Amino acid sequence: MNVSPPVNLQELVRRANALSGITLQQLANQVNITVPSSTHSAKGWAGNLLEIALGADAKNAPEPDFRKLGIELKTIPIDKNGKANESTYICIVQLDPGELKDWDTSLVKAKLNKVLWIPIEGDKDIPLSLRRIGTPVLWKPDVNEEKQLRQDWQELCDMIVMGEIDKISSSMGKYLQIRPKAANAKALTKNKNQYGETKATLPRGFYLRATFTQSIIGSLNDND
DNA sequence: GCGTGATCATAA
DNA sequence: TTATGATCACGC
Repeated sequence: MNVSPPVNLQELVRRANALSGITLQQLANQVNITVPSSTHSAKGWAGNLLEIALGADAKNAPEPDFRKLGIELKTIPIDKNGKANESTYICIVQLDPGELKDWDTSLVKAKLNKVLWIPIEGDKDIPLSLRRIGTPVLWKPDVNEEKQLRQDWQELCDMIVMGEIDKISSSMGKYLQIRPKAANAKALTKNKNQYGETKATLPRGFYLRATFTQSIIGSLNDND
């Protein structure tokens, strides 16, 4: 089955709302895909499934999933209280000072300009096939959120430009953090500093902290 | 190896 | 229990 990209925002939201409440098995049936027995060796499976079902067209390009609409799709695992289980990967950390100059042209801002969050039950005691898709949340950073994101981004990028990437810790940044993003800890990529010197380092990615994404999607149930 | 989709596993 | 650091799968 091949789902065409939604023609506009309304269409996308309508499609996403139509999935609210159904299980991953039901959605997989709709697009003729087999549900893996667990996420252990299929970590991005649910995210890919939603991309296919909603007609995302950016594939693995470093752009928002719905190119024409400028909207990024993110699934987010939540526990039984509606709380975010995990941090959220945003994009690769570029390691050339030329690409780290300006927040307004950054990959992070492009990806987070507008995000359609789709919560999915993520408790490990629920079989993958029975996990339900939640109510989508269309989000755009407000003035204060963007200010903090920009500040985190600037602080981290400044360090990279200064050639201090190896001093960056995941504990840095209020909303944004930088963590490894690679096949394994031995993977290497090139990092250029402000003087044009190049050295090999572990590839990393930008992530949103779970505490921040939690504030975006809100809590379905504060009891328990 | 790069960049997408993320979650796993264990130290603290 | 939680967050950091590590890892899995895929297309190209």
